Amino acid sequence: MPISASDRPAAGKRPKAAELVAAELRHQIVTGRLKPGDKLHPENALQAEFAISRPTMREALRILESESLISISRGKHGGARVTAIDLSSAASQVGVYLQIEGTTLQDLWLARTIIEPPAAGLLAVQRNPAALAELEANITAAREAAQHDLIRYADLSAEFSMLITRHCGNKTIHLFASLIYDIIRRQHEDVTARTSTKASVGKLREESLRSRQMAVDLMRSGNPAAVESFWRSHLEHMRDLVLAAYDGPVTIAVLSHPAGKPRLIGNVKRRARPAA
Amino acid sequence: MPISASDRPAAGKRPKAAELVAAELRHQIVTGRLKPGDKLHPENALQAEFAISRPTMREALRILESESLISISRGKHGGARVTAIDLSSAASQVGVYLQIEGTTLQDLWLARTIIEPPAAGLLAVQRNPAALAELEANITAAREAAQHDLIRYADLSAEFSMLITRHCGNKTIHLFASLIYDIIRRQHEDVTARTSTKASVGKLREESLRSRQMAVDLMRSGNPAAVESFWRSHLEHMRDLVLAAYDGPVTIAVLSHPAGKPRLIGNVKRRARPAA
DNA sequence: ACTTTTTTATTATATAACCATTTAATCTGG
DNA sequence: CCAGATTAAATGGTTATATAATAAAAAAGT
Repeated sequence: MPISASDRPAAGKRPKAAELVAAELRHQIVTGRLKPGDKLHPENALQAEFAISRPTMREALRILESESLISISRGKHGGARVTAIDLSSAASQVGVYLQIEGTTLQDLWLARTIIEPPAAGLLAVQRNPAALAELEANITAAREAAQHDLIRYADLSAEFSMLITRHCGNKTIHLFASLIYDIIRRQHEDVTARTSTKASVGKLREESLRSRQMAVDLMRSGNPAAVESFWRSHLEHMRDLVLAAYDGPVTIAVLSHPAGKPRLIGNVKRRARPAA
Repeated sequence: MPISASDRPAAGKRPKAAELVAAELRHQIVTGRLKPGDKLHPENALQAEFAISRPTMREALRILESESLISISRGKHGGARVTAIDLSSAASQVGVYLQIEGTTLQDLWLARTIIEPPAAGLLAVQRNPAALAELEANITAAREAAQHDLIRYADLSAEFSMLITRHCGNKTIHLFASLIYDIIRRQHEDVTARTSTKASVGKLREESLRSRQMAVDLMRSGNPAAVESFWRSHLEHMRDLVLAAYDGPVTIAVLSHPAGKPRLIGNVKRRARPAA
């Protein structure tokens, strides 16, 4: 029972001023009253609006900034701006949770093989021409990139999976797939800096490209079950290849180095006061 | 392409002192150097350690608090403590993202019917006696609660699904299922305050209890495919019943009321400065 | 002896005033 | 007409000080 999510509201809880302000602004953002690109009032104006002091206001802004709902810039026309929606914050939170729980890379890949195939199946149900065209465009681009730009090839390969879940018609599934992929990607670029595992990867790329084309063909033919099971096999195959590069279970480590371990953050040189 | 998660590190970026401190402490927490229950040093000690000022230190603490990694209490032996792991923060971030994207309740339920059945299937693969016993204990408790405590019955019903994903052996899947359920629950208690939809819910409860028992029996018999498809039917049935209570698509609204809309947070009564 | 109340040290919360830094617009000189 | 210095507006950060809350310890009452 203790694992349960965000238990009851915890009833009597001292709401802190900064959190209240952050909640209010967050509400205005998520309900659309503040749209991406909008500039918030400058700090002193916000202070006045909420009748709080500057440090408190800055705590509130820092919270929203850490949620990547706003981004703050300095300078004459600086200030807090509502950022375009992105899931980096959600990915961080999920990553932290999974890391504390000791989740392994294997675990993530298994989840991926569970989630992605049904999404592929949904594409076969809809048979949205635009989506299928986009998938095929990705394949041809990847086929070309495989000849001369392997980084771009890798990016396009990742993009292919994201295209599947993005067009499957379910936002939640797409979000989850994105989260999984985001964490897997960070993990890989942390451990092996995108080094092609071995030789004979050329054959592997060809095989992978053929599988993608096959999947699109099956989608076009409108057989969800076939698409789903085919794509599951493909993912399981890829998973085994990737995981074979590691010895045993690998627990993920999303937050490897805060910033090169600078023990002291502030400059200890107290301001020298240059003595006018 | 613009949907992609947390793009490249954004290269040249001014790290703020508060964020650096928060990152450092967060790192110590997720890597286990600080365990749940541990007390952080008092504010002034932390200031000294990181060589920053009080407001900046407080900004950092506020960030970590908003991520529910620490909880701060006042009083003689108060201070910042590392909190037990919980996913409320991840749920909030995911909820905010989905709300901004205009996700509907239907979307969430569909995702649930995609994710949960494979988890049930995994239970049939493992046939872990302890897990199955826990599921049956939940059923008998729910059967009893159905007679005299409907709130407890509802909680146990929710718990049953969480037990499935918790014991399926995949932490990621369990997390996602928990997130979905957390948002669905918040949404329901926001719209209909857990009012039993109609009459004849007694029959519905019986039917639901039978389905759960049936699922456990299938798990015990060790037929993953059967469990998976049976549980999918059950969930789709439940989904249709629940969604029938709404007219059309319902976009979720996780952050309905920040705190009763108190426009001004601070007391405007500037301290009267009693004039020594 | 044990419970209840009061005190008190410790800690967080919040405000005010201040200086430093960054950035873009504007003014100036060639 | 353009390049560089100036300036204005904004955030980043510090110090100092005052207030509120709370848990533990001490004191009082039964």
